Amino acid sequence: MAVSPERESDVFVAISHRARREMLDLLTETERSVGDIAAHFEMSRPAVSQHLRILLDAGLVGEHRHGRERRYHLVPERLGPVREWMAHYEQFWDNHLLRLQQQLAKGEEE
Amino acid sequence: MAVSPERESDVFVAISHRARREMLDLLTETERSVGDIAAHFEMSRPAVSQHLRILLDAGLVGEHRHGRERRYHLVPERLGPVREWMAHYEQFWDNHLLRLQQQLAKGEEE
DNA sequence: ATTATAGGTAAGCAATCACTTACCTGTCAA
DNA sequence: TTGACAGGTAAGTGATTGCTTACCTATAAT
Repeated sequence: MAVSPERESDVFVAISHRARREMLDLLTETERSVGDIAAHFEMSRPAVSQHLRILLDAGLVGEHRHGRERRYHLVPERLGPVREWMAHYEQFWDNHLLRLQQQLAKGEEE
Repeated sequence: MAVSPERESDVFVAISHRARREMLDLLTETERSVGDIAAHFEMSRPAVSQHLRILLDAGLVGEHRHGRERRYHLVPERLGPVREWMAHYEQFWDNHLLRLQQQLAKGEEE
């Protein structure tokens, strides 16, 4: 296996905090400096740094320095474990796309 | 709005613990008694009860009594907030189903 | 060189978590 | 009626969270 199950859990913990989800949401648009991100929250800048650290440890964001700034960017692939887990529950939605997928799969079998 | 944003967050917290995700997974098959659920875990039965309480408070499971048993069952709709949040990230997967959906949407527009 | 800016790290603290053991209530069985 | 069993609740505890203020380093601007 490529990724330890231990590590995957961290992703669920990382997204369990509203502020961290909002940080990820901000990064869907573009990469951002810490100051830019912090401006969207009430909490102190160190608190933002600490949240970013958790996202970084979970692999959900990456960082690169730009002068004296650090720009954070989204690493969406790391949401894979969440996506995979949620996929088990697709059966419970009346999802016309799922049915389409199943038909396609059947089509490929035959 | 039907559900307070406060409450939605609880769902993310509820699924942040591996054991609780596994409990939900068990309930995708069928409803189960606490003893049945507890048998799948190393932890004490009270610990299992406490996890079930968290899932119950989050609305992710429901309970009904059956003699001296309590059967827990999945309430998959409560995963909606997770599903909706994840939907923002669909754009980042090379998802042929998504493209299909977009084409369908386009088709409906015209 | 000096000063301002970006942002990480340390230490401290109250609140919450995850677990345990002990105990209690309600139901079924003899 | 007397156990046995299902399972929730209480209390206690160590670990972890989430935040703060204070401090430090590195880059940029004057």
